[in-house]
Amino acid sequence: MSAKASDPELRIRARNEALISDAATRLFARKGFEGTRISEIAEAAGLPKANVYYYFGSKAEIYRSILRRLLTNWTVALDHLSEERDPFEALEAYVRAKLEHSRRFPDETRVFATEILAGGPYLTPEDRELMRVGMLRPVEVLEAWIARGLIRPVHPRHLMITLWSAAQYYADFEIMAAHTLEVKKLKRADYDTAADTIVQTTLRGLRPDPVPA
Amino acid sequence: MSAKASDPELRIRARNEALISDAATRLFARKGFEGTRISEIAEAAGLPKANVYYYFGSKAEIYRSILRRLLTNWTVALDHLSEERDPFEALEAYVRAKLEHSRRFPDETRVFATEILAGGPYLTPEDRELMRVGMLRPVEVLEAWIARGLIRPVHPRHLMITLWSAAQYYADFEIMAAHTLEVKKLKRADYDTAADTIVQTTLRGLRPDPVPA
DNA sequence: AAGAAAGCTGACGGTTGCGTCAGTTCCCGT
DNA sequence: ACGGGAACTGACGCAACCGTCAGCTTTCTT
Repeated sequence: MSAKASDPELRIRARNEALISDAATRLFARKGFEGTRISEIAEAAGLPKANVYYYFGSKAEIYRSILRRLLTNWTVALDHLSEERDPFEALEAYVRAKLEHSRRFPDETRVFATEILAGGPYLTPEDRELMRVGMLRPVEVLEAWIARGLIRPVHPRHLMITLWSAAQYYADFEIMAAHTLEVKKLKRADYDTAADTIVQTTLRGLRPDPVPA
Repeated sequence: MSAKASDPELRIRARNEALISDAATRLFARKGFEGTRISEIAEAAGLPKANVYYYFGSKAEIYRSILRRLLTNWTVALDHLSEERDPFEALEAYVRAKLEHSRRFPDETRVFATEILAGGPYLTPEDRELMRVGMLRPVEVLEAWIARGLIRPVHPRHLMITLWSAAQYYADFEIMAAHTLEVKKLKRADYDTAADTIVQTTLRGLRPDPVPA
C-alpha cells in the first residue's frame, strides 16, 4: 500500500515538489517574487519551512522552475496553427484555446506576466531561446497563408501579438476586465463573449477584400 | 533669484516630491512594490533616505500617489471618443494615441499593470470608482455608433478591452514584444507598424458588411 | 536682522525574512 | 528485522529594510 521508490507518481519527492510548486504558483501570482515569503509557501503547502528548503535550494529556484514549466507548455500550445488548416478556423481555435487556458489556469500565466513586466530578470538565455523558437512556426504559417492570399497581408508578428494580448488580458488583468464589464468576477460566458468579439473583429478584419472598392 | 513660496514651479516641496515620485515610478515599474527599497528610491532621486520620509509617510503612500495620478490621466485620455466623430477615424486616433502613450511613458503604465496583476491590493474604492465611470462614456459612444449602424454590433466593453489590451501589451510586455519581433528594443517604427496592424485587422473587422454573403 | 517655519539628515531600533544545520524520524530493500 | 539513505524539522544566525527622531541648516517673512 505504501509508495514504492519505483513508482514515480507516488514518490515522496515528486509529490512534495508538486505541493510546493503549486502553492508557490498561487502566491507568486498574487504577490510577486519579492512579495512572497518562503514561510507562506510552506504554510500553503502544508509543510514546515525547513522542509521546503530540503527540496529547493532557494526561493529563486522555485520561481525559476515555475517559469520554465510554463514556457515549455506555452511553446507546445502554438501547435494549433498549421499551414494546411483553414486560417480562420485555425486562428479561431487558437484564440478560444488561449482564452480557455487563461480562464482555467490564470495563476501560471500571471507569474509569467509579472516576470515579463519586471523585464525578465530571472529568465535564462535558454528560456529566451525557447520563446524565440516557439514563435518561429506560427510566423511561418501566417506568412504561408498570406502568400497564398488566404488572409490579408498584415505583419505576422504584430498579428500574433494582437491575438496574444487580448487572450492574455483576460487572465492577467482579470480584475480590470471585471471592472470594465461591471461584474464581480469573470464567468465562463464572459470568456465566450470575449472570444466571439475577437473573432468578429480582429479575425474578420483579416479576410481578404471581398469587394474591390 | 531664490525660490519664492508663492512660485509653485520652484517650491522646494513640489520639486522634491516630483523627484521622488519620478524615481519611484521607474523603480516600482521594474521591481514592483515589495521589490523596491526606499533607500533605492532615495538614491535614484538624489536625496537621503530620511528626506524621502520627510515628504512621504511611507512607501505605500508614494505608491498610492503614483496610482492615483495615473488613474486620473487615464480617464481623461478616453476623451478621444465622441459620438459625432467618424468611428474609424476616432478609434484609429485612440489606438495611436494609446500606443504613443505606451511608447513614451512605459513606466507609469507598468506600475499600474503590476498592481492590477496583484489583484489591486492598493486600489481604494475611490480608485475603482474612477475606473468604472471612466469606462461609461466610451461604452455609450460605441453603443450609439452601433445603433446608427456605423459599426458592427459587437459587445462594446469587450471591444474596448481588445483595443486596450493590444496597446497595453507593447508597454507592459515590451521585452516579450521585442522578442517576438526579434529586435533588441522597440523603436518608434515598431509602434507605428503595431498601430497599422491593429487598424488593418481589428478596426477593419468593425466595418459593417459591404456584401451580404 | 532676527525669529519662525520649512527643509534636511545621520544614526539607530525593532522586525522580518532568507537560508542553515545538527539531530531525529521514516521508508524501503534485502 | 535491520541498516542505510531519504525525509524531516525546531531553533537560530545574520543581513536587510522600514520608519523614527532629535537636532541641525536653509529659507522666508516682517
